[in-house]
Amino acid sequence: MSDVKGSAGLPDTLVFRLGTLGAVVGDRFAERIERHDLKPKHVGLLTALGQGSFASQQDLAGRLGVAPSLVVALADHLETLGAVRRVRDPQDRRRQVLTLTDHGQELLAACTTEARALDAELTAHLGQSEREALHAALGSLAARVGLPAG
Amino acid sequence: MSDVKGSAGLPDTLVFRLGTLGAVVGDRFAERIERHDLKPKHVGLLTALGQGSFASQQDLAGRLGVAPSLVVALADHLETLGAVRRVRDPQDRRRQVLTLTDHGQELLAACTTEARALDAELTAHLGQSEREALHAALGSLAARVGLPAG
DNA sequence: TATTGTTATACTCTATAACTATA
DNA sequence: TATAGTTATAGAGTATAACAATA
Repeated sequence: MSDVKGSAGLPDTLVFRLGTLGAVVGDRFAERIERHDLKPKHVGLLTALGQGSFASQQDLAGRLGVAPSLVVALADHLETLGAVRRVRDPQDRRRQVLTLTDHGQELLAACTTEARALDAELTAHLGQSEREALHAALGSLAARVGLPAG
Repeated sequence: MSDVKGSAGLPDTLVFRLGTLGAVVGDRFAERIERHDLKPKHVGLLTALGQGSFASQQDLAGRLGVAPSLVVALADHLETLGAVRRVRDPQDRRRQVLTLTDHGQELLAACTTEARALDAELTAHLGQSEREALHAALGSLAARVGLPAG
């Protein structure tokens, strides 16, 4: 409408929409998990651990796409909360294997509940078929950019 | 599949997908506009100006959802590049009105081209109807969280 | 006195690089 | 010598608060 050039302007692109929505939705999610003393990156780490175990923290860093030193900081915090445990790999005592504790699983479940509630808020105005199409399309995009499958 | 609890795990939620996709896609976009010496926030400012003018930098800060001091920093950089001009409002000499220069319009157009190219890459595996459904759904979500319409 | 833009300051996040322990 | 984890350091990004000019 406001574009005189006859084709989609920047705000109509997927890139712009995903970027802005990601930021806004991420902030809202951050607010909701604040009471658990968690930030989105912590939840990302918990999620990865919930999907399977990793040989080392460096493995995990690769999966999360962050520097190994950041995994240390995240794991430190999660360990303080009692959400993860570090156990030395007896095969190679340089390695620390991270595992979710029961409390960690509870936290992960609580964050999942928050995310679902936010999902419901965001899509309350959409019909069931639209919701499903959106879900499928985003899953497909995520796979395309190499993000771990849900 | 990997979820034993019988309902969608965190990685399957919209919130998680939008957050991770937003980050990844944002990074890719950032790489592409780096050669113009721009970052996503600069493009957000240019985009806002491209959609209409704002009474003051504080207006702009509200629209972008950032602190006024950040608008100063962004505008400083854009002014150095010759993309925007600051002109004092003669009605109220405290106000600086930002306007896009011709070069600013060119930069905005170049960034739009980059975004469209990225869009095409991301959705190359989707059919036309899927692409349209995705576009519509994201636009609808954006409106729902109060983001400026495209 | 209130408001706009700016500057100064500080804090958060994250990466790079140096260091320690183990291999 | 090479690798995993950690610690130390530094840089980017952004917000808060003080300041100057104008109303």
